This record gives sequence, structure tokens and C-alpha cells, in this order.
Amino acid sequence: MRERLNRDRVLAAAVALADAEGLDAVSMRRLATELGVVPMALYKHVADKDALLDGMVDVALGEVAGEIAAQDDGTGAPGDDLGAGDGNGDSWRTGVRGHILAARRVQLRHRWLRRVLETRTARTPVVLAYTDTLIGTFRAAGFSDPLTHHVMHALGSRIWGFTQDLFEDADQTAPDPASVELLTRQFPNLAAVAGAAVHDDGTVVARGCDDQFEFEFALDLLLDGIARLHAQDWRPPGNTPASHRP
Amino acid sequence: MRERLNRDRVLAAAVALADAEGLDAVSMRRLATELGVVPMALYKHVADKDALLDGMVDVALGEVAGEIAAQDDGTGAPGDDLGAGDGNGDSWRTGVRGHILAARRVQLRHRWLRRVLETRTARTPVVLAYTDTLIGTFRAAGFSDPLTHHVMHALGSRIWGFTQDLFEDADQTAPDPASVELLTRQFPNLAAVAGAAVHDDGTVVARGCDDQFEFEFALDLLLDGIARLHAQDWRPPGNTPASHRP
DNA sequence: CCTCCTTGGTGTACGGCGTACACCTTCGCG
DNA sequence: CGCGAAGGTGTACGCCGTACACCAAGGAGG
Repeated sequence: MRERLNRDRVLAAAVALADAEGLDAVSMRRLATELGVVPMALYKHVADKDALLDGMVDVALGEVAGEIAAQDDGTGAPGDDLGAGDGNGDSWRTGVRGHILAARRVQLRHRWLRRVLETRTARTPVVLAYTDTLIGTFRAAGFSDPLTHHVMHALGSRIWGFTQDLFEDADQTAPDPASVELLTRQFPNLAAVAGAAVHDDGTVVARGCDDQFEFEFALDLLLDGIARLHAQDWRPPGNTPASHRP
Repeated sequence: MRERLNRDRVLAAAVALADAEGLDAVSMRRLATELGVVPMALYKHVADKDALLDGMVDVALGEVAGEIAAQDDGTGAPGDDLGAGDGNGDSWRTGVRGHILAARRVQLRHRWLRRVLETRTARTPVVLAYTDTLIGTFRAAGFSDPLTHHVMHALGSRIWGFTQDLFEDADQTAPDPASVELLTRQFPNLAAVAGAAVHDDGTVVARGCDDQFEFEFALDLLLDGIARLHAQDWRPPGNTPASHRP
């Protein structure tokens, strides 16, 4: 006797399946068999596949709040909240930073989240609530609305904890010395920088790169810039349309 | 008598189709009929659909070089190359900025490029060459290899001219006053900042937002930060693993 | 000239996908 | 007890990518 299906069970199964076997494994048919049910049964709980994906996003985003709570009592690495920042109140910074790092942890658990969120155009209440909270942090710290707007754009999808790793990974698939030789010859700059330190003898130390470090490096670079704009009370460029350097 | 097919004709048709009707319209079958040919004929010129997409990326990326040339003799907006930068040689900055803005123009012509590039794992020579050139610009300006590495990560997919607009667009679909009312009530911060200035009477001026401005704002924010790190001769954090604020 | 091999286009077919539609079962409630 | 809604089923359609066997044209070598 099977438990009755409902929307939450469907979404949970979809998330589990995506976590285990990747997003491509999540088809209505496959998900149905996973639930011991015929494909069309799912449509009684989910409008269509898009709605399913939206639901999955909601589930994942719902976990971020829990993550934030979990890290608040955790070890707050000493000296993590003030650094290159100016002297004034930097509490928005820890708030934003914590929020985004929490999102990143969730996204690492659910690697499919990025691809789904990026193809989604529908903004569910959960998504809206998420951005609303983040925006609220800036505004509460006295950021003007235009500055907040630009700053959110500047952070871009990093607010979801995504690294933008279109770069990278030219290494990692190159144990073949001949292709490495060719790579360094054809793309010397790439080879030098790609995180693979090429030694004199041509061997490669594929130390890869520390994704977490890269993420925080970029995040802090942005937060530094943002703090600077905020400190100097940035305003939108006036009526001189050319040259809108922040 | 139809002209004989070849790889270039196939790729060109695919790009044209994607430009005109979106990426989803590009199926092997549809592309074949577009070329007046049976679906399987394409496989004589392209290994499979992934290879087709890779080829499309190469075509688009190939246009970036032309764009750079085009903008070099064009009107270089006065005072566009030095701004918040420090006094020292900032030529890398104009180079990088020009490169990225050129990529952005190409990406605006081929909106599918983002989605394709993001799902691609294979790095074609064209893609590698592209990043190699950009990396070369930094290294030529004296950026250390580690700094260059981090900086490329920080720029992330912005090097392809992508804006990360997961945020935004809560407006744009809200002429219905009731839903606007609900939106401002439920997500006040979002509503205030979303580029829609809510007036006293509740009407909304949906001025949207200037994507080009947002892109350059974010880009320059990053370039400012990068310039600062470069100027102060940033080095990787030593053996103190905690706190690696740039 | 004829042959043969390569290159490129064809036709058929398979398994997968999302989902419309009509149907049947089960269950809660009046 | 009966009935209507809610939930699960079965069938079918039109897409998709592509494996495989086949055929047509054209150039190379005898």
C-alpha cells in the first residue's frame, strides 16, 4: 500500500533524484517510476515540468535560511567581519556575506540549482522573498535605492552562491604530456595561469584551484568596492550621459 | 540544384536560426529542413548536436575580434580610459574593458550564446584562445600569475559579456495595479529598488533599467578593485589560512 | 572507357521526452 | 448509502537525437 502522493513528496523526490544523478535524470517519466507511479500521475500535483523545476528551486532556496541560522552559532572565523572596510558600521557586510555564503553551501549540495535558476524566467514568491531580504539588508544600512539597485546587479548571480566558472578547467583533463606541451605552446598565458604550475622539466603540478577561495576572493572584491561607494555616498551620474564610472 | 553542404554552411544556418527564433528552435530536424535537407545529412558535417553547439560558439566568439577592431577606430568616448584608476599605466584596463565590451556586443546579437556557453564543458581551441588573449593582457601589464588567476575568476562569465541578471524583472510584467499593490506590500524592499519608482498614489513608473549601464557599472567596480590590488602589489595570502581578504 | 572508392544525401526505425484526454478507483462527507 | 471530488491509469500524439543500411554522384587509376 503506497503512501498517497502530494506536491511536497514529488518535489522532494525530484530534488533527491537531481542530487543523486544530475538534472538530466529528472524527467517526468523517470521521476514517476522513482515514485512507483505512472508518469501522468505527477500532473495531478504539478502543473507541468516547468512548475516542477520552479518547485525544486523553492525547496533549495528554502534551505538557505536554515544554513544562515546554522552558521550564525558556528565558528565565526575571527576577524571575518572587518577587514579592508572603512571604519563605519559594516554590519551590512557580514549580513550580506553570510547570506551569500549560506546560499553557496546550499548550491554546492544541489549543483543542479544553477542551471535551473538560470533558465527560469518565472519568479516565484520564494525567489522574490529571497532577493527582497538581501535588498533589505542594504537599505537598512542606509544604501540609497539606486545604489542598492546597481549593487545587486553587480553582485549578479553571485547572490545565489554561483561561481562563474566558464574560465578554468583547461587543466584537470591533461595528464597526457603531449597535449600539455601543445597547450603551453599554443596558449602560454592560459597555461601559466591556469592553476597548473609548469615546471622546468615540463611536468605539471595540477594543483587545481580552491573554489571556495576564488568565490570569496571575488565576493570580497565586490564587497570592498561596494563599501567604498557607500562610504563616499555614491550618487547616480547626473545629466552628463557620458562617463558613468562608479 | 542545391549548393553542396559543408560545416560552415551548417553552422551559419544554425546561428541564423538561433538568432531569429531562439535556441530552442535549433533542433537537428528543424535545422535540416531549414537547409532543405534530411536530418541525417547534417551528421556528415557535424559529429552530433553538442558539436553543433560548440561550432556555434566558435562562430560567435570569432566575431569578437572584429568587434574589437570596429570599436578601436570608432568614437572612443572621451575620458573613457582613465577615471578612478591610479596614476600608473592603465593600458591593461582599456584593453580588458574594450575586449569585454566587444564580447558583450556580440552576445547581445546572439542571445543564445550565454545559455550555450554555460552548459558547455568542452573547451574548443577558439574558447581557449579567447581566454588566453585576455589573460595575456593582464600578464603583459605585470600582473602576477596568481593575481591574474584570481582576477579572471572574479570577472567570471563577465568576460563573455554576460550580465548576471537573475535579479531584476520583478517589474516589467506588472501593469495590473492589484498585483503591484500586493508586490509592494509583500516585498517592499524589492519594490522600492526594482527600478520601479513607486509614487505616492501607487502608480508605477516602470523605467526598467539601463542594462548597458548596469553592465559597465559592475565591470568598472571590478576593474577598480583589480587596479587597486595591482597597484598595491597584491600577493597570495601566506601560511595564515584564515582571512584571505584581497 | 570502365571500375571502384570516397563523399555526401536519404529512408527507416528506435527509444526517449512532455503531455492531452478519457477513463477508473478510492475516499470523505452529507 | 450514495455521490462527487481527488488521485492514479492507459493510450496516444508529436516532438527529439541518432544508429544503421542504403543510394547517387564524382574523381582517380587501371
